[in-house]
Amino acid sequence: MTGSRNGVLELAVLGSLHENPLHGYELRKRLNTLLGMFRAFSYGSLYPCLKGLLTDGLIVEEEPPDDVVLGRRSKIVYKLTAEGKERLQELLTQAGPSSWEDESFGIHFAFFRHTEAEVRLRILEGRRSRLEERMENVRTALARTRERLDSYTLELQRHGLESVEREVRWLNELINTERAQADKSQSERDKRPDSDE
Amino acid sequence: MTGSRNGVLELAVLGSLHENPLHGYELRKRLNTLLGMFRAFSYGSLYPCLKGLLTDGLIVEEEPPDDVVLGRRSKIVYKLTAEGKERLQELLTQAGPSSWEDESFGIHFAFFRHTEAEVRLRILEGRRSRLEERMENVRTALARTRERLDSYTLELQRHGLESVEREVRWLNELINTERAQADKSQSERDKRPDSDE
DNA sequence: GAGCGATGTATCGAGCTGATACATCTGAAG
DNA sequence: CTTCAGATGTATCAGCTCGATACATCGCTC
Repeated sequence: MTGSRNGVLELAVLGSLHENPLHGYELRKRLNTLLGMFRAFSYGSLYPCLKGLLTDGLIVEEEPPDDVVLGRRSKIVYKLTAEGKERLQELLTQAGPSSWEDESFGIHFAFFRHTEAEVRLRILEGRRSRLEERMENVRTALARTRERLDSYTLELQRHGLESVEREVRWLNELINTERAQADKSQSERDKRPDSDE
Repeated sequence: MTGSRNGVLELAVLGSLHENPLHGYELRKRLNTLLGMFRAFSYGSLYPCLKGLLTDGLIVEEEPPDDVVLGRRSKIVYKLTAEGKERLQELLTQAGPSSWEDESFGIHFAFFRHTEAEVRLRILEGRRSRLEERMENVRTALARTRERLDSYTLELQRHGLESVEREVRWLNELINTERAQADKSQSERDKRPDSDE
């Protein structure tokens, strides 16, 4: 482990490259599409990250097919190595503050398809507590504030709180769905312990 | 103008100090309460900003009342100078990208009480176009994506888009309210051009 | 055959975050 | 009365990220 990279970015890159090899420009567009309204990565962080992953042997430059060998070297396509896949699995297994903070939750969620059900649940619940904790802080800070706030400030607070409450409800739905699925597949296993399909 | 400070932070600090003098710690808490769920400033940006404002003469350290003179020097209370107030007015008059981006919109909104009606409208409309533009980008990027996305990614997109749509509706309401008030006070002025009460 | 916008790699200065250090004040527990 | 914990308070730093910028190539049109 040479470089101590940004975690979030590392997951984003490894996760994207796992689906199929990409070059920098493409990678950036894809990530920013994937994350939609949540986040945008810049080259200033992407390229250093790729460089670090290269030196750590988690990714390699892909050889172009033989017939294009003629000195052309414009795109640099990266793909995962075995170590890279291992590292990705490791990252996908972690559920901790670094997976439910604002900047990172979106990435982790976007790769839920590759994440174990139990880890998914812990991340969703962690995110929910994080938001609830934040609301609690705001509410008590607000209550301690002596001076009345003007109507614009109040409206801003109200809107902010409402947005977060909505996200919590969204998380609740997701958590319920996850639990239902877990129960279902559990009882499937109970009913017919060794048949599949 | 010695330092080219961060604009947003500058507005935040000058605006807060305009309401009443504060010291660093208090200033930070107040700002983070004010902005609720939107933003949090750190000391690493606050103190350098205060330093810059000091050297530019926009704020000064307030003298403690005489009876506490005895060498005690723990708190450093800052207050606006005349130049600082002028600069604040200037910042409050500007409506531009720097007032409707994610990081800055909240601050500008929080000080709308001190902002002219016309500027308020332009900022709200600018914010709205910004969000609509972003949604447009995401939608076309999504349409261009060949490969179908898995259900988690889709759900993330859906949630993100919905959140932004909600914010646009919120902005619409605010804009309507502002317009109605502007019309009302306009017709007041028309009806009785020189009476006040 | 030249002009142009999209594609593509890469770097840099400015500025922010999160951590950390350190001092003081207050109140509660022993 | 002392001591200890936690809030208050000022301040800095390494590491990282953003936004701008530079520069080259590709494919397209006029």
